Amino acid sequence: MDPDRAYEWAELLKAFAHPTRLQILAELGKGTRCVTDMEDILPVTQVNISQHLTVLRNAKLVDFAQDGAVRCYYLSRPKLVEGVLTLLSADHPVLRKTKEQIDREKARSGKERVAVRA
Amino acid sequence: MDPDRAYEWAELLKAFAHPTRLQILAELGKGTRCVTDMEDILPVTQVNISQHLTVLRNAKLVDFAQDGAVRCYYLSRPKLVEGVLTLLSADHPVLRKTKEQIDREKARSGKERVAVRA
DNA sequence: TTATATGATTAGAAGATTCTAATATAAGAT
DNA sequence: ATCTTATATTAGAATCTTCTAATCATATAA
Repeated sequence: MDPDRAYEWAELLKAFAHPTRLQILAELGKGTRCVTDMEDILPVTQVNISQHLTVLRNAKLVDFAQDGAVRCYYLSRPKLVEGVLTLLSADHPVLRKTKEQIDREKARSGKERVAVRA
Repeated sequence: MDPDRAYEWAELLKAFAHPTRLQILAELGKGTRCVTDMEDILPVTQVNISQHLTVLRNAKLVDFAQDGAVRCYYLSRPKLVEGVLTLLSADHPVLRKTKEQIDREKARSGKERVAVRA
């Protein structure tokens, strides 16, 4: 993976990587919400929600449309956000491999390579 | 989203959210690697690689099998890791909505709800 | 058993993130 | 005009993360 892409992706993932921000994203997955809607749901201050929304906005994960004094926030990349949340909610059993399994895997991929050549 | 889950997922995403760790994960996606293999690829010190591997290990994203003095690292949740990398590499155009679009969306979902009741 | 290779740990400085308190801004209501 | 409602900004303390330097541990080779 090239380092620029790694850096860029890490920045994006950092925006996801906070409990409050994940909850905001999940809520916006259900539909447009304004800041006071989120205040009703999340146990954090208005100021803090605004700050997290700024982080999400900088990451281009959310944006808003102004409606009078109210800002209607929405997901600007819903497929990305929903994809991440779906992946996280799936069950991913933790594998364990022995040295022997790894050796066998290497042997197998070696054979395949030979087979392709032959 | 319940707060415990949000916290847990945020912890997991933090493990992903570093350029060097993403590069390690991408490399392990290609197959088992030991620490010196990674030293050859990444422009960081052995110590730093070990530290990042510890973070990844604590997040249960990688594990290793010992082979003499060498540790063969592998992805312990390859579907999860590859899923995240695949999502990130896909193109996700950034949407923009006007207040009017949002109003129309709300009207539509309202109608749907009424239709179900009728 | 001494040397070499592989990899981990620890301490601490530097930097980034997060939260709170105070304040600001802008729209709509009175 | 003033008040209220909705939301953002700023400053700074507290905390967390990351990197470097030094050191340790273990396995194998000489």
